[in-house]
Amino acid sequence: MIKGHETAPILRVAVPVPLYGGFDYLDIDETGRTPVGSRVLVRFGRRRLVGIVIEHADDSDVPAARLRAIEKVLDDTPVLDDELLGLLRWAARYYHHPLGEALATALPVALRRAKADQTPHRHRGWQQVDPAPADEDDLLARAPRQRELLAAIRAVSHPTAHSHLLARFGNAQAPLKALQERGLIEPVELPGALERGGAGSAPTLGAGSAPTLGADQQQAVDHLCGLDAAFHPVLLEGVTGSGKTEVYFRHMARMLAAGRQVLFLAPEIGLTPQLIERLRARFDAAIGVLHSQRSEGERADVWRAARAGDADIVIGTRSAVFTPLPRLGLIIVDEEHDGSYKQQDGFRYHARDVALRRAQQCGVPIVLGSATPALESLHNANQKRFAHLKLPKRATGAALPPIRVIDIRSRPLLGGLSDPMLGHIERHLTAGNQVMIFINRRGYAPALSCHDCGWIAPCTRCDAPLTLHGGGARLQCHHCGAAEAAPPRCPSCGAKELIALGAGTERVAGALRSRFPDVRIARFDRDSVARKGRLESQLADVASGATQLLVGTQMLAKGHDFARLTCVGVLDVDGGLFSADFRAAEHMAQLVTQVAGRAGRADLAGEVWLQTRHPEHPLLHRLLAGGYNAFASAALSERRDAALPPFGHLALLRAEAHDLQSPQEFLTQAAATINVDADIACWGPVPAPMQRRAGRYRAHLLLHATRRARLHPALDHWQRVLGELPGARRVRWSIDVDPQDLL
DNA sequence: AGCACGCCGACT
DNA sequence: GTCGGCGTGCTC
Repeated sequence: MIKGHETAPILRVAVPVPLYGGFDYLDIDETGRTPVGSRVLVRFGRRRLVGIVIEHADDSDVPAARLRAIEKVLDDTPVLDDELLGLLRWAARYYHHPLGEALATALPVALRRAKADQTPHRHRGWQQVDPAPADEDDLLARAPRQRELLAAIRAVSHPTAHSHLLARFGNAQAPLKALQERGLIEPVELPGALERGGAGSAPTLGAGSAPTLGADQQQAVDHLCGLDAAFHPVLLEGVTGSGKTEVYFRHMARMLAAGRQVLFLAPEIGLTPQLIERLRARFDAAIGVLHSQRSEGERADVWRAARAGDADIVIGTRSAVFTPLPRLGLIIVDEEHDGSYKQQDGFRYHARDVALRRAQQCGVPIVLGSATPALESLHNANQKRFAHLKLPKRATGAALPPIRVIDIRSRPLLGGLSDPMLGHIERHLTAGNQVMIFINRRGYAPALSCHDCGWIAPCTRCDAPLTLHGGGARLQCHHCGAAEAAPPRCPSCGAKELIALGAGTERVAGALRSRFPDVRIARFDRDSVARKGRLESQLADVASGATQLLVGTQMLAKGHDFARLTCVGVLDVDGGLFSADFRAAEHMAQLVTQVAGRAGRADLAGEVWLQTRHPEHPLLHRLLAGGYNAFASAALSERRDAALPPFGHLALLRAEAHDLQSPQEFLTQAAATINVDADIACWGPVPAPMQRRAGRYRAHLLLHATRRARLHPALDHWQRVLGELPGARRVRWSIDVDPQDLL
């Protein structure tokens, strides 16, 4: 073939701006082409931005005179391989988000900056000194924390990462230094961000200390191990304590032995040190951990190690779904129903759904695990799109506790607690057992009100009351973060009697303290465990039995098993029954089922009590009578009747502005561009349930399609025209595909 | 989103 | 007379 004309070396580059489509640049590579997936530094208008090469082109629609050359290629090897770039292109299209921003979201923060430096960070670690000094016991007699740390360091034969110790023990700086000075441990430099699991014992993958399986577990493992290396989506529905993790581990061991990488996703709250510890203890493999407390340098190092194929297992939260894994063989999504898998701003992807797409694209099996699967996943299983494996029994043989209600209509509440609830608590405490009280509100009370005129302390920037904190001394907005001191008298009428309305964790804990003064009580919410290591030490006190009574928010619902916990109380289920959000009942049922899973053991029967003003509510009734499965089938038929997900398909167009009218005007214009028919409808525009938040007025337009195939063309159309609407400049707008909540 | 350009009000 | 408000246009 004869070259008819000179072909210009043109690169299509995605830059992190809210503009759809790529931008063309001239390549500066003399010898070949800068590979697709590379990071490049480009001039963009007057700015310099880090973009990603997404395509090679031979010519451009842009006049040659206006094309600029890229300034610099930032990496020797592309940061994104074809597989990951393909996944992100799909995700950007599916979620109707500009590709450049989607790519930037997927990259570790350190790689979003224009630094070519790729040398891995140095990682500090500790190892024990051999031989230990003879007077060790005397040295550490009065230093329990040092003993604890030393034991952890000695538990494994290889050095322990400093960051790992901090994540597990909180601020361990001082005791580590003391141990070093006493000649018991010494600092070492670790090669990378990966942790080596496997206690240094046999190199057999996954063989070490594997517990024997129950019949259901064995069946699930047999099914999973019988799958060939292809896309096989599996929903693993296992009640709390049924040993889901052991089933994952068996499947993982097989994949690791075959030389494949495993991606393990967990919600932030489920990615506990215990889980990571179990992984480390079990697998003699290189493990990359991506949790929120990791530094950006460490995250970038895990990313690079995964891309190089050095990491065998990558475990992380939502964004870990975008880790490059050239040998990917298996994806596990633990607690797949968890709402934290959906990103709630910017690039609003759902990590579970992206993971499904990724597994399909790579042709690998994927396991979605939960005790309370999302209705979407149950529907997929019912439709035979997913295999459905069940672990209906607890591994210990313990029965699931009965769940019963306390009708609190016309009953006085003491700090949110009814008399019967206090009676149950007392009964279990007296028996020497532990009790957990669950309330989905942090702070002292959700509002401060004037007893005389009814005034309620409002946030100045949001349409919401301020929450009382600090025993009633401070006011705080849970939506915008504003904080102030509680006023001494009513600003509206001057009356001195201001009263706290309702109860949060702080008030409940206080009421329990005065009722049970001799019982040790621990509070678990974002405020009380904010300090690093505090959560771990509080949990340790529960595990040792020192703490008998636990009060907390949903962070108590998952992951931790306490030997003597026999009674769980849920104080506010009604919020889930009457919310504007169509998923509220589903979340309530998941929460109740999850917390119920905390109670009782083989030898100690447990019970669960729910306070409600609506004991006859049909969905609550189904949940109590038939468990989560009965609830789910009732909820699914309600969804079918209302054509809501998974039977209908939704996208939300959000708009916000500093003034009241602009969002409404823009959304009205947007609605007018859709040709409504039997299969596709626009609902709204309507003001958001909380119209003003952080000083911005917000409104929504809901797009509803009976078939998925009709939703996306309509969104493609919106993507093209919305920016051109006259009202678009006056608002901040975004498209949310498969919105998690309509708030 | 940024960042510039451009045309109308209250200040040294 | 200038500093600065935010409307409008553009980014290969």
